[in-house]
Amino acid sequence: MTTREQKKATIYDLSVVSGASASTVSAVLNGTWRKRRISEETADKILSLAKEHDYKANLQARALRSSRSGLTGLLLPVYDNRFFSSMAQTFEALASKRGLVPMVVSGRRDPQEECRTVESLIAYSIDSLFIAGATDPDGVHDLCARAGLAHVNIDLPGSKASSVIADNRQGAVALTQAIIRHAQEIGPLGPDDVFLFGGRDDHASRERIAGFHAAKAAIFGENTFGDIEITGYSPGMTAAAFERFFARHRRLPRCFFINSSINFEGLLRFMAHHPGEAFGDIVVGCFDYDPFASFLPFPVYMIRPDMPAMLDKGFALLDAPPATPQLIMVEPQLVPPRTALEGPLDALDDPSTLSPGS
Amino acid sequence: MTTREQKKATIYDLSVVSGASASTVSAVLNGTWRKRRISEETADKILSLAKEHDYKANLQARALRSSRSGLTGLLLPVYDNRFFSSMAQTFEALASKRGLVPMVVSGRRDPQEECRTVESLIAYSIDSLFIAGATDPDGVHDLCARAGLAHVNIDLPGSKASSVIADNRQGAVALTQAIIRHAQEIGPLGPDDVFLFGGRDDHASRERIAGFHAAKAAIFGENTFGDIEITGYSPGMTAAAFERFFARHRRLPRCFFINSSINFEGLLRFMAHHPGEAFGDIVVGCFDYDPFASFLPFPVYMIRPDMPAMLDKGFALLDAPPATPQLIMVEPQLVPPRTALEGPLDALDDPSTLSPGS
DNA sequence: CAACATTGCACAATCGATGGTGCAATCAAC
DNA sequence: GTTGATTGCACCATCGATTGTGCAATGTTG
Repeated sequence: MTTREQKKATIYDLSVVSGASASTVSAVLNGTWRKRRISEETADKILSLAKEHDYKANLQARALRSSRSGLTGLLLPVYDNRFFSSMAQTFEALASKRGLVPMVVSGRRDPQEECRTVESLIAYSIDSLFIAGATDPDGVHDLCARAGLAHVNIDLPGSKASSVIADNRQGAVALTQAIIRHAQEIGPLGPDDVFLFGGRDDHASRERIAGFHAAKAAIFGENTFGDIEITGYSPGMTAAAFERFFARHRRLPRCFFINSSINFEGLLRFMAHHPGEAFGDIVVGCFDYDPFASFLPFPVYMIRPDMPAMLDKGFALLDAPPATPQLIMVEPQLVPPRTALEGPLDALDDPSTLSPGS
Repeated sequence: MTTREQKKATIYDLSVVSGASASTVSAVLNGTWRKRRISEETADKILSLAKEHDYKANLQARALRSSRSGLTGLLLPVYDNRFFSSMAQTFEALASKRGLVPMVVSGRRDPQEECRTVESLIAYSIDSLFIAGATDPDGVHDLCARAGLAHVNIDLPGSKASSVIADNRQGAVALTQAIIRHAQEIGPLGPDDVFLFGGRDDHASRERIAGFHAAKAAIFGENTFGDIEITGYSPGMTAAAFERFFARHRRLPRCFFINSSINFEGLLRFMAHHPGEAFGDIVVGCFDYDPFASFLPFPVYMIRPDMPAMLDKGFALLDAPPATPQLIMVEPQLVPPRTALEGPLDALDDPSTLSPGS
């Protein structure tokens, strides 16, 4: 293994060995050589020399000169969650299909962090940005606008840029209906048995809450109040909310809607602190998808957004920017209990499967 | 909102408005101005002008000139999994604490994809690379070595570069002991009741299998064979393995070890296809951590690696590269059933919690 | 006040690519 | 054989920063 840790070859190196000028080498290597009327012979020679010297373009230099970096960013609140990690996975696949290199970053649900993070992406001259679940989409928008950076909101809409979101209200209606019907089959159910936990003061939560209330009203024939508990996207705060409920009623609600899998983790923590209790009679809806949650010892209905469709529409918006900001809704999917859906990982064959183990 | 979409300010713009030269502006803005004997007065003026004009350095240009990009990469096999997404989350936090911008990418367990992906990182002149769960760590190492790129392996060791890994063998022993003891409390158990599913022909799997066999031998006093089923890291293949087992024995093993949460998803799929069956008497160990898995209707023991410790040691190795490749082991944690651990998200306060809902 | 040291900054090359422009050599046409 | 078109490429400025070097102005010393 001759570890020739030579400094990386540049077009100037190739220009020397090929006898052509640097601009000719550049044109050949970036594919514009026909337009520049470089002879096929010269091109072939340079290409083979490039292969021989393991030439790789310095993309920083290219980006600096051409002001197109080939980078596309995705701003997430957090990675550590099935919803966003699946978004990252799908984003990466779609980006590389388009010849772009993805930069995924997280803003940790902190408006200042979000802006700092986006600024660093801008400093690296990314070409486009997907904004997912930002606490302050319009603040991020302003940064992008100032930098002339194309961007779309994903999953959480902003008022100033185009957005692709799941149809939260319709999904919430479907989810609420599903859990109420399931609970009604177990036994009689009143509106006071149906609650919602989680969420914050953002568009998605508001829509879901509206859908939740609409579905309840349609089934029970009356509007209900005091049946939601806002906890933010925090497992700890959600667990505390369940503790409070439990302290007051000595049980959990028969039937409840949880705003996201992060909040769902709060339910799990609550349960971990009540090892003796049985929670076999509850019916839960979760506006999010985690395959493990589907197999818990009580029925869990979930909503899974159609991530490939959402991101595809996002890329389409960037390709052909509409004159005015568009709001595109994508139908999410209702996942009944005990269902293990396929995910982005299933696109990957694992070839090692064929090799013998130890 | 005066959307002044002016082209971004450069040191030349500031040089004009300040009356100083571009090199002076540069020195002031990158902090080397004392060394260059720029007067404090000049520095102050330039700094305030920079703020006024919202100057942000073009990091591509800086990287090109100084050949230090400020980027650090993390190569994952996949995002869509608690183990790796938690790694990404922690990595980002540690990187930004060090003033670096993280670039997280996935190689999808395909050696060619891995190399392509790493090549694109190299083309953007990243300063360092963390290689996690690469199918071919040494192939990636060669790419890095040729580019003179500092790198460490995380979680899966390579022979040619330093590695920080979980102590797989010790963890597997602890996990195997835990599930066998639990199953023994339910009823008498023989070595033929204890199986292992998942994994592939990599270092981690081999170590885990060795630990599994060692623990079994220690408890049952004999070596056992034919008790492992290699499935690769694929939910589908793992589900198929359970189907085969079930077809032969009309039940699942009383007690089994699953190599990762991805394989665990295979178990869930299997269960989804057997809705009538009860699997209440099984005891499962999973060499991975997913909070949801902990609350399934059968006991699940899990192993969680100490991600912050592992990544910290990784950064330390990059800061002070040892003369010869080191292998550093970090003890993982055994997580009993029905335990909801805190994760990286708990470091985030969710301030919106205080705001009223809709 | 001459000689020298120090202060404060400007100049210009450079990183590795891109792309507009210009020019010699070849070719075709009359 | 002159003119004009075409081919094939080289030259050079440029993107926005960093950094080694040089030099005038000021300060210090005797």
